[in-house]
Amino acid sequence: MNPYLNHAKHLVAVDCIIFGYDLPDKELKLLLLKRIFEPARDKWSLAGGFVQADESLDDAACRILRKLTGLDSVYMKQSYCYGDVGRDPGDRVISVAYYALTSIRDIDSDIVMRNGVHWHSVSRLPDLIFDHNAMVKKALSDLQNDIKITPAGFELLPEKFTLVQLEELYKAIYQHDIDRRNFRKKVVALGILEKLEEKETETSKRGAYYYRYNRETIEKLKREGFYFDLEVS
Amino acid sequence: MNPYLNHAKHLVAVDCIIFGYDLPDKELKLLLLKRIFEPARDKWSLAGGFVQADESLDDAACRILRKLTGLDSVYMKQSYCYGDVGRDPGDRVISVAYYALTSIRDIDSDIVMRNGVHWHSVSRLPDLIFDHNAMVKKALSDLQNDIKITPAGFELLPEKFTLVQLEELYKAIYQHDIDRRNFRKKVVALGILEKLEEKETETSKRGAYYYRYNRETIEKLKREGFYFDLEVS
DNA sequence: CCAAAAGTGTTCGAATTACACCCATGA
DNA sequence: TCATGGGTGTAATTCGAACACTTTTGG
Repeated sequence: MNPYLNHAKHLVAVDCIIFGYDLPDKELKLLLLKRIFEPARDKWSLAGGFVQADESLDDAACRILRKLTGLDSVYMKQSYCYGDVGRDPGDRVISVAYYALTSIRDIDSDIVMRNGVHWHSVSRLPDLIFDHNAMVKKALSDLQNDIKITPAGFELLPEKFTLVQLEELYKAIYQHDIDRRNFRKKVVALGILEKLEEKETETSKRGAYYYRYNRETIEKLKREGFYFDLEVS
Repeated sequence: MNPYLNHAKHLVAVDCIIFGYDLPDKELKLLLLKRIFEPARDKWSLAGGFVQADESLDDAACRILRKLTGLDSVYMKQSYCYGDVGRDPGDRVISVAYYALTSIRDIDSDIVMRNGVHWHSVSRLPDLIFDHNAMVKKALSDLQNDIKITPAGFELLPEKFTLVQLEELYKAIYQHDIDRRNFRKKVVALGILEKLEEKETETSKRGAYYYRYNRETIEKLKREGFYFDLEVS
């Protein structure tokens, strides 16, 4: 007898918590879309989709993200698997949550329009369907922890950024103020930032130096067991 | 049209990484069982089972643990969801890994016998089926992180334990030595331990005081936003 | 010259580390 | 009395937190 027979099979979905950082607004945002079918039609929802037969969970997450944003190769990470029986009133669905980090301006605005999606500030989220609010809460907490020990936060910024922008990003993610001087000391001490000649002069007369971070250096350090530490108060 | 139709359904399993602490041996152990069906018959495997139609993931994990150990209400935590297409050669199975913490002597040895299970030292594990070695590795890493910020480690000890035993436990989990004096200072400073009159006199002539920890105190502190910190070097 | 944002150092206290000797007891 | 394991304290250092003024420049 085949031990794989006679067991229930389940719909398995992937839901993506897509974080984007709005540089001008200095706000961490979330890409949401209006659900176009019942149950809960017209309520806000995370981007989700069902896992296909020949597709890994990671692949499914990438596919869903690509379909909605046009983006490939963004930072993605599995957050948690949600499997309560009644969590989706439409049917029993087990859902694996992934979170993605992207800079908002990376997203093709045509695609954004066409899918009826919208960026919402994480600090003023609407009610989402099912357990999606809990998913966001957990993913944000994961993100807050991840950026302490990996350079994931940088994924939310464009290639070139100023230290002020980096600081504002961390404030937006932690949702509290941080000390500018201590933050700069710590982030510079990491040794992964490269100061450019160029300045950003839109937001101030004086201008702020652009920095970029070197992915190769980071990869090298990670291979050497480098422990990134950017805990902030 | 029903949006839930026409999607692939999947076998979903739960695999339990059951950690136990062997007090006399001072070793962190893992409950493994010999697989009794193909594929990979007779290879060592984690305790697993399929999620039923009317059962949450957490419930499935509890059921599997109970069946194998007779234990209810042990510390369990979801670790990660594994969903690569070819991970189980028998069929496409998506597997949610949970880890459990228990003191070895809590387990009904009849049940252990009957199920042909065996405790293995985590530092000398055999080859496991499929991706189970990776699951263990990830779960151990999760555990190492968890015991820094929650009192989960205590779940691996009996009700009464000595500070020496607690220290040996942490050594076994981190798989490196720690400084006895610094560890004791830190763990006592947490204020969650109660020193008993009684001494443990089996292993030394002098005897070591038993301690126990007060679950109620911990619950209260957790509600107050208490941050347990037992990072050790 | 002034408003607005960028940039910079120091001091203090707390926490972590490193480290070695005395104690109690049963055999 | 001695071998065995239990128990303790201190000094040095590092790390994190708090805190305010100077610089630049365009308008």
